[in-house]
Amino acid sequence: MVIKKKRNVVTLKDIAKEVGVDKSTVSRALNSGTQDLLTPEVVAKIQDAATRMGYRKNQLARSLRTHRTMIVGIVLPDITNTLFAPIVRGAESVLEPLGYTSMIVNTDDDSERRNYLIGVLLERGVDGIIDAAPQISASPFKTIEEHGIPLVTAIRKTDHTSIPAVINDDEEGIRLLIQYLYARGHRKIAHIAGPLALSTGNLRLNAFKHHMIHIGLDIPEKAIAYANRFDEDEGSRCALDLLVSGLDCSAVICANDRLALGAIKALHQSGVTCPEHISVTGFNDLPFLNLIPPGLTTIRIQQFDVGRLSAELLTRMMTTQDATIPRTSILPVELVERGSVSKPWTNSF
Amino acid sequence: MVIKKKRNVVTLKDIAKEVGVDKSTVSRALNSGTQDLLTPEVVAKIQDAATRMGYRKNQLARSLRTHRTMIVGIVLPDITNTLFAPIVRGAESVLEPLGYTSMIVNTDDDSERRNYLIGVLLERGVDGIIDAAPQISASPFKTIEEHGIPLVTAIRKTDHTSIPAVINDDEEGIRLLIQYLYARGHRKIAHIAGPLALSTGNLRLNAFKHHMIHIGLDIPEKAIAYANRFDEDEGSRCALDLLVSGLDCSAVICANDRLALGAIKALHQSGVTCPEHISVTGFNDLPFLNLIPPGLTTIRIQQFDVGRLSAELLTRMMTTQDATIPRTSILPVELVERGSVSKPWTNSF
DNA sequence: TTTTATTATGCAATCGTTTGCACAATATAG
DNA sequence: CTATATTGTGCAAACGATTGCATAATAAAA
Repeated sequence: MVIKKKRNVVTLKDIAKEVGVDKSTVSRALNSGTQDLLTPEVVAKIQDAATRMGYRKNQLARSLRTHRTMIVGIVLPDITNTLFAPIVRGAESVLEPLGYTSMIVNTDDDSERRNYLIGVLLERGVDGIIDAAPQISASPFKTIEEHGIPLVTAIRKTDHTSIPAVINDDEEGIRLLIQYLYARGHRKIAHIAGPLALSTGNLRLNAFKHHMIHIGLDIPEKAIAYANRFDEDEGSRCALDLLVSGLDCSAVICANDRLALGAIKALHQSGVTCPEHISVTGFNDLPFLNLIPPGLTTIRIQQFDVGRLSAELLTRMMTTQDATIPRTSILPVELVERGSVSKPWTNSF
Repeated sequence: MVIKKKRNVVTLKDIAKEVGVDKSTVSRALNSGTQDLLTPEVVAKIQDAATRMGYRKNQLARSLRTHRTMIVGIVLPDITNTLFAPIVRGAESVLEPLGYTSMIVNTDDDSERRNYLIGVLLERGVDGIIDAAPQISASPFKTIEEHGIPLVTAIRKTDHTSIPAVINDDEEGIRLLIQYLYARGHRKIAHIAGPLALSTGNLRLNAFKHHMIHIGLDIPEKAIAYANRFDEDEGSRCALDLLVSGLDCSAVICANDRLALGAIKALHQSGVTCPEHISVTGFNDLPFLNLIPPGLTTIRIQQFDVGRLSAELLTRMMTTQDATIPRTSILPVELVERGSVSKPWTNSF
C-alpha cells in the first residue's frame, strides 16, 4: 500500500530546524512539565515558531512513546438509549478537563460484540475503560487485567468483586415503591422483571421478593413475569402474560420505565386502564416521562453522576496505585410521584 | 515522567523470536494484504503463535507508520439529544464493518468548543470528520483542508459550497406543513423560528416565508418569533411573545419538536389549548412523541440515514480522490399526522 | 548444466515523539 | 583562582509497527 504523506504536517523537526535547536529542545519547550528546564527566551522563541507554523502535536507518536493515549473507552449497550447517553456526559465532565478523550462503542447488549469491541479498545491503547454494558457474569476482565487496563462498571455491576462498580440503589428503589404502594392500600402486587443477566434486572427482582416478604405480603408464583429485554415490547408481552395467567393484582412494579410504558399500553388495549383499574410503576425516570399520561410514578436515578463518579474512580486507578478504590459505590435514588398509581380498584384484574 | 511498561504486551518482535523469523515476516503474515507473499506454512505457524501468545496489534504504532488511524471523528452538539444519537449509529453501520472506529465529541453548540474539539480530533489523527454541529458560517474548514482531512456535514449545512452536506429536505417539510394547514382551513399561520446560525433554523424560516407567499398567505411582521436555542424553554418564551404581541393566528409552525412542546405547554398555561384553540406543528419526529398528548403533527426525518449516507460519502472521500462526491444530498421527509392540528377555532387567539 | 526469472525472507529505515545520558558552559563554593 | 555544583542543550535510543530494497533459495528456461 502506498503511504500518502499528509500535506503540510509540521513536526518537531521542522520547528527545530526553523529555530536552530534540537527537536528534543522543542519537545521540552512545548510540554508544560519540561519547559522550565529551558531558558525562557528559547521557550518563547520555540512556542512562537510553533504557533506561527501551525504546529499540532501528533498524539499518536507521543502515545507510542509514553504508553499513554489519554483515551478512555466507554462501553454502552446503545448510545441512542436515553438512559446511557447522560453517563457519557457525566464521565466526560471529569475526563475532558484532564485531557482525556473518550471512545464510545455500542454493544447492543450482545456479549459477543462486547468482547469484540473491548478488543478494539485495547488495540487502540485506551488507558482505561468504563463499562456500562456488562452482563452480571461478564467475561474478558481477565484479559483486561492482563493488559493492566483499569476498568470500572457503571450503572450495572458484575459478579467479579474485584471490579469497582458504580450503581444506583436498585434495592432501595424497589423498597420505596413497595412501601409507597402498600401505604396506598395495595396488597396484591406483581412484578415485571428485567433480564436476569443484567445486574439491574437481577437486583430489582431480588429486592422485590425480599421486601414483599419483609412488609408481610405474599408473592404468588405467577405474580412475576420475566422480560428478555428492557423494552416496550417485552413490557407488553409480560403484562399480557400476567393477564392471561389469571393473576389478580392491583399494582405492577416494572423493572424499568420502558417495560412500564409497554405494559400500560398493552393493558389499556385489553381494557385494563392505568391508573383506574391498575397501578403501574417504573424505574429510571427517563426524560419526557412527565409528559406522557398518566404520568409514570417511578424511581429517579442519577445517570450523569454515575458517569461522573465512574470517571473519577477510573482516573484514580489510571494515575495512582491507590488501593482504596471502593469496590461498589451506590448512588441514592428518589421516588417520583406521578399519576400512574391510585388506590386499588375494588375489582382488581 | 516515568514510563511504566505495560505488563505482558506481546509485540511482533516477541512472535518473531518465538517462531524464529524476522518481525517483518510476522507483520506480513498477520496482514491479510501481504500474507500471500509468504509460504502458507510460515503464515500458519506465525498466526498460531500469535493467538497462542495473545498478540494484539498496536494500532498506534501501525497508524504512526501508515498515516492512517482508521478513526473518524463525529462532532455532535450533544449526544444526549435524541436527535443526534441515531446519526452516530447510522454512521457506524457503515464505518464499523470497514474497520473504522469513531470518536465522538460534544460541542454544546458552542463554536469555541467546536474549534477546540476539532483540534483534538486532528491531534489524534482522525482520517475524516462527520460534523453534525456546524454553524451556517463555520470556521475551521480551512484548517481542516490544510490537513487534508475529508469532512462532511450531517443534518446541517454550511455556507461553504465545497463541503459536502447531507441534510433533510427542510424546505419540503415546511411546504408540506403549510399545505396541510391550508387544506384544513388555516389562513393565519405563525412561525417560531430556530436559531438562524444553524442551517436548519435558517432554511425552515426561509421556506416558511417563501411558501406562505407562494400559497397566497400574508405574513404579518409579528407572526414570526425567533428562538435562540432549539429547546422547550425557548419554545415557551417565543409562544408567549407571540401571544403578548397580540398576534391573532390559528396555527403555529415550530422549527422543531422541542420548540413545539414548549410552545404547547406555555400556551396551555395561558388558557390557549392545543388543538382546541390553536394548532401547532413540529419538525423531526422525536421518539415518544406519539405518546405525548395531543400528539404532535410533525415532519419525520431520517436521522439514521443521514448518518449512514454521510459515512458513505466520507469513506469515498477518504479512500479515493473521487471528484463526483455530491455537494449536497437532500433526504426526503414525510408528514406525520397526529392530534395537534384541527380546524381553525373561530376566535383565534 | 548454466542462465535467468521468480519467490520467500531478512535488513534497515521510517513514522513523530519523549527522555536518559553526556557534555559544554556558566555559577557557586572553597 | 581552582574545584565543584548547577544549568541548559544536544545526541541517540527507544516505542511497535510497515515496507522498499537486497539477497538467498528455488524454479523455469535455455
